[in-house]
Amino acid sequence: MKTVPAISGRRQVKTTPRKRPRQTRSKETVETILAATARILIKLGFDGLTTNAVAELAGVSIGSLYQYFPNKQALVAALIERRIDEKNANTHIELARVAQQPFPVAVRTMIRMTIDNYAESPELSRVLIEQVPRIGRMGRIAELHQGTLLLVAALLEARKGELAIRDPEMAAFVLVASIEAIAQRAALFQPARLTDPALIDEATAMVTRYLGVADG
Amino acid sequence: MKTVPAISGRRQVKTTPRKRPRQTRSKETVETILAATARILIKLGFDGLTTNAVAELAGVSIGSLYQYFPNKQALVAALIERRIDEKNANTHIELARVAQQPFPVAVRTMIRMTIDNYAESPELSRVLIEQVPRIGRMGRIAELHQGTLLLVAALLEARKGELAIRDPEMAAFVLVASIEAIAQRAALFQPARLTDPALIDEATAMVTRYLGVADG
Amino acid sequence: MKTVPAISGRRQVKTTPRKRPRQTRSKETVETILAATARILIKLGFDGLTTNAVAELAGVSIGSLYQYFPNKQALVAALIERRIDEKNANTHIELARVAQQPFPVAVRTMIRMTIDNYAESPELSRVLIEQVPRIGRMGRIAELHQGTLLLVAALLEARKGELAIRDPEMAAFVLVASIEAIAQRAALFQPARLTDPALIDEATAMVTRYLGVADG
Amino acid sequence: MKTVPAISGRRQVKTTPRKRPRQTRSKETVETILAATARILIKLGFDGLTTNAVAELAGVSIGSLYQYFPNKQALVAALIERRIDEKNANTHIELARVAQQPFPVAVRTMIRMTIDNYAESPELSRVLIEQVPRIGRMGRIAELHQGTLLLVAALLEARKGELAIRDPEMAAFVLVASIEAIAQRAALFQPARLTDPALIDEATAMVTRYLGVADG
DNA sequence: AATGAATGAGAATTCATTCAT
DNA sequence: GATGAATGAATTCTCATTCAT
Repeated sequence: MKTVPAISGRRQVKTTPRKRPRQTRSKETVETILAATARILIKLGFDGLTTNAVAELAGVSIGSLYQYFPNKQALVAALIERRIDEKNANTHIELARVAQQPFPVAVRTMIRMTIDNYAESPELSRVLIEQVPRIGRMGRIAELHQGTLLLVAALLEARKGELAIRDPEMAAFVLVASIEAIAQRAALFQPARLTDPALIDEATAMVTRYLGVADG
Repeated sequence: MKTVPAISGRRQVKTTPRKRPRQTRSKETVETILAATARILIKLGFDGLTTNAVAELAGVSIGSLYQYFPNKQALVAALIERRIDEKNANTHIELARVAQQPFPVAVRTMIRMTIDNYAESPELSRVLIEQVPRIGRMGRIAELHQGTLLLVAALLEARKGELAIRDPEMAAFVLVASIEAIAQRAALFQPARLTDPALIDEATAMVTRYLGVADG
Repeated sequence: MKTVPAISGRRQVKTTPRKRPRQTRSKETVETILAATARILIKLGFDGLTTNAVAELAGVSIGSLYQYFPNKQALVAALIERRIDEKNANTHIELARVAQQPFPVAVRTMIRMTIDNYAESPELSRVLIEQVPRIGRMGRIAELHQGTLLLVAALLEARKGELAIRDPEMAAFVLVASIEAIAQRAALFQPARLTDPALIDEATAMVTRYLGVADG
Repeated sequence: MKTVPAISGRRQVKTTPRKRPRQTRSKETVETILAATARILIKLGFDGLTTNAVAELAGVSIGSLYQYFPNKQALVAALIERRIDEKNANTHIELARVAQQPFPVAVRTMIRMTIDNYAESPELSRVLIEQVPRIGRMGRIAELHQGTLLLVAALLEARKGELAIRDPEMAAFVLVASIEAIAQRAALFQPARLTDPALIDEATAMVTRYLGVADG
């Protein structure tokens, strides 16, 4: 078997937006560009995403696109950032809202929210998830994950007395991973399940039994 | 706000290997090429993966590479196929092996196996997973998923009497998704957890309590 | 060996300023723009010189820049014209001043002046010299050269009796080229020499011996 | 007067050739590409020099061009390097050859050689000289200059007894600069002079009188 | 079978310049 | 007059793939 010499590291690209659009006109331009990016990403994937195609679909000159986005990856990065921020905000708000509710209700609410996050635009979700590593946004995802983890762990810790678990942090990891995955896999493989209430029931059952707070 | 017109569909590419290598030398060449592909994929991602780079790293002429692989995607496809087949085989073997064991033991075994699948070469796992949709192998993954699902559902169905669940198929979905995700997220975000027995304990606890077969 | 077919000629561009700035404010704007042009030219060369960069560095909108300069080359042309006019004026004035002086003194004075021309801002000198052909100002330089040549030739002709030369015009060519080059090469390769009086001594020695008017 | 903030440094570009052409075919390709580069450079200048134009004129695909030259500047750099090496070699050989000859003869020979260097292809000479700073080859020119300087200084030092000069190094500087400039300016402004023996006579007169070794 | 020179479609990106506000 | 958003022609350069040797 022939051997294989060493190779150098992975290039990453600056993806910070070029200038904040000030006037209404430019804000519209940016929105249109991102909308076109999303549409092409869904239909053709990252390989089919060309800046020229985006500009054309957006009805904007290629120059205008580059006025606001320094390169192709910045387009996708912007979409990802938005999505991350949205999910993050949703999670924080919802967690705060259910903090005092009875566990079965709280769990069901969080699961429903997670599923809804994917149900809204599963296509875009999927595509953006795929692009995350390539755009160098794994770090942001990890942060998001870690943030959620801490919140959930704190919540479990606070009401540990009611629960059957020993290590809230480990439990939080297991729970967050499971719930996210159930929503994600449904979106990926069986979109029909996303609207089936039985899925929520079943996931809730798993979590509540695990925590020792099941209804029945 | 400007509107956005329609666009056409996604191209896919034939990725079946060109010829089966019969001689030892050819097999070696193919192996070297795939090894180089894996290394570049890990270090540089799909964007850094160029057929010329693969050929050079493999110490093979570009012409030879094309003798065995009709195009770039075929390289990645080959790696993915291998990985899928491996995982598939592992899962089937292990499931058969634990079919008669007490549930707590069976569950723990399957979880350990899943985690081990990722622990072995998490880098390559991750990269290949990322490439799946692009290479048009989502179908294969879905098949794999579906196959596992059926097996697990059948197993749950067969021993339904011992279990606290109603719908074995839905339960299988929830379980498979959760266990896979726990392993995958650990590999992605907290590799240290992959070797922490407590993770297996906790995941096992969740599953057994859910199924109503917990030890304690 | 493959052969090589014919190609068409070089484009040139109008570089006459758009309007004479009359008000003080406009004059200031023009000055600021030219100062920015010079700075960028020095730091980044002509390739780094973009009209947008000039405008930004000058703190002026790109639109305003185009109010005063019809295109990019006009910016550089303006700097070159200024520099040429300055050098031209200096040379004429100084030549008139030394016309009646003893040759050794006159020669030394002209050499010093030439060197001083470069010592003042060698960086800008160099960059502008480089740009001359591109901006289509070789003609102006040739004129300048020719003008100086004629003046010097006339001066040599007028006092031919004191001199060891036959052909004043040819001598003028040789002298002007040499003196300019000594200053220019010092600026380019050995800036320290620009302030070394020994350089002036040596150059003066060469010229006066050549002319047969050396002191010693 | 508005003030002007700081800006960052000058980018330079790697210009080392990509791969040595091994086969005869590729050597021919490289030669054809460089010939085309020279022709376009002469006719259109660096701004008119596009890689596509070069490839087309050379009758070679753009891809082939990039196989051997990593970028546009590398094309020019290659031409410059060749020219520098040529001049350098000529100078060394000729200086060695005249080292023992009587000064008037030696001086005349060196001046003729210098002029011939430019007379051969004055157009290309001029264009390449212009491109030197942009291509980042000033360093190489300075080296060349310095090398010649040392050789000439050594020669003057060795035969100092015959000469009217005190500081051989300073004299060398003055001489090298003057002779180069006479040839260069003739090429630039008065190409007709390049073939006029009187120019060589006059330059020789200047140098020999300066050194105190004039014939008459 | 192997080689590697050659190909060229196609993509990203820049920047001089215009013009609506 | 000034502003700066928008334009788009023009260029550089890559890389999958072919094919003569």
